[in-house]
Amino acid sequence: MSTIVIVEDDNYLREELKHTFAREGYRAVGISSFEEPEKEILENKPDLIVLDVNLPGKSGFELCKWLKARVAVPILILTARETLTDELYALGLGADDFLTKPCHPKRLAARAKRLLEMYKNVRNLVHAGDVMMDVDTCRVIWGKKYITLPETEGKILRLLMERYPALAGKEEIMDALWGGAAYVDENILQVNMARLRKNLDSIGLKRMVKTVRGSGYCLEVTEL
Amino acid sequence: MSTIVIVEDDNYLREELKHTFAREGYRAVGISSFEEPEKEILENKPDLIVLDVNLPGKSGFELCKWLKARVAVPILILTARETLTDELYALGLGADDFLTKPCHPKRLAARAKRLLEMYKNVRNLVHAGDVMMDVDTCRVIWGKKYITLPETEGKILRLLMERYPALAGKEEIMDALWGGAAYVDENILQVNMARLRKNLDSIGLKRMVKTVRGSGYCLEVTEL
DNA sequence: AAGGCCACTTACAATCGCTGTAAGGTTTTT
DNA sequence: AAAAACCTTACAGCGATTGTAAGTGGCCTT
Repeated sequence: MSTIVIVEDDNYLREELKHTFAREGYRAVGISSFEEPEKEILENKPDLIVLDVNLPGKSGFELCKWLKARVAVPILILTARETLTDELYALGLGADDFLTKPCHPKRLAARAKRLLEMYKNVRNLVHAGDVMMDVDTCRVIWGKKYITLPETEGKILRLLMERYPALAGKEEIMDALWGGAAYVDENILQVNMARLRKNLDSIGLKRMVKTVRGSGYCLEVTEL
Repeated sequence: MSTIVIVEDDNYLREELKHTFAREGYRAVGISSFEEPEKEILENKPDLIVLDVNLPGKSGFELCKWLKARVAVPILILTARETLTDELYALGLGADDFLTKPCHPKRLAARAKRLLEMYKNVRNLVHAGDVMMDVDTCRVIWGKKYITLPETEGKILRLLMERYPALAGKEEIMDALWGGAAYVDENILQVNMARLRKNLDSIGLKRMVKTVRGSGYCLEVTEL
């Protein structure tokens, strides 16, 4: 069952939206806190986010931009102001659809359904800056170049990307990949790091994996 | 450069649309024959299709359905009739957006751009009925199950899917895979067919590849 | 400046999946 | 029943992947 997260400060409208989506068979979750909505949104593992523009704290536009930079989830913007500039702005930020209130529930539901269907076929991507990786296939894409990594290296890079721009500890990686350092050679990480670096080099991503002496590794992506 | 194919019978509007998109840096192609537009549309390798509803021959709706069943290209429906039923119907058929004429060029361009961006991250899929295959990775998806095929089998299945529901000739497959039967063992096809069948079996797709004695193979998908 | 720690590099071998070949069996057609 | 078409199984070569091993180089502390 798909989860739809609704970010709307008007209580009445929020409940109505929840009902609309619940009736269509979705798990509809409303966001209640608007101080730091990002966290609550992501915790609910949304398959679709319905976003109001006028919010108490951060605007819907800002939220949209922030979310799109991190997760590959469709975002539907819902607003009371029907202006072309707003729509162009929203679409430019990466919003997937832009509807104006009042919106017929059936239209809303149909648009939402369409987005969910589309995103089912979207690659499961993680990214750090402009570098993306398809989690399922370990294909790293950077501009027009790409390379498919072996599974082990893919797992490592995924971890690094998920932590980006922070670092991933050695322990953490060892745990995630080999269940701790108990039964494998201790330099296994270094070897695989070298392999990963070599592969990234081959598509021009030199110096992307940085060593943090004594603790672990992190990514450093030069923005285009 | 992305190609946008415009299917619109009104000459004046078609040229205008072509201009709009050309100005944005796309290759804009107009369709002129409406007897069998499918062929002309596909020949142009569209990255996006803009579809009018009222056409001389087949309706835009029919075209949309037909196209969506074959290729993974975004379709934007453009119509003069602004009715909710039409919109719901179009979205239900798999249309990705639905705009009404007259439509501001900037809005149209922004929506088109969004769709193109979205579909960049969409897996390159071919399908036969409910069975899909990611062309890049040879991953076959059926409902919740999937399997990744080896390259050779993937190529064969792709060919079969592209021909579906028609058949693919033995010669044709031999040519596509091994450049004819000259330098390979003659039963190579049979062996790989067996392997393919076995792999498809493993996710429940039994009896999907049918032998057509004397000519080739074809797919037979039991619709869900 | 020297020793020790940490990280890197290179080489190697085991394993596994993919692929084409070969040989023999089964089904269908005439 | 014989021939043609198709299927099945086994096998071996090849390449990619992965962990191990051993040696090298750089950085930090004393």
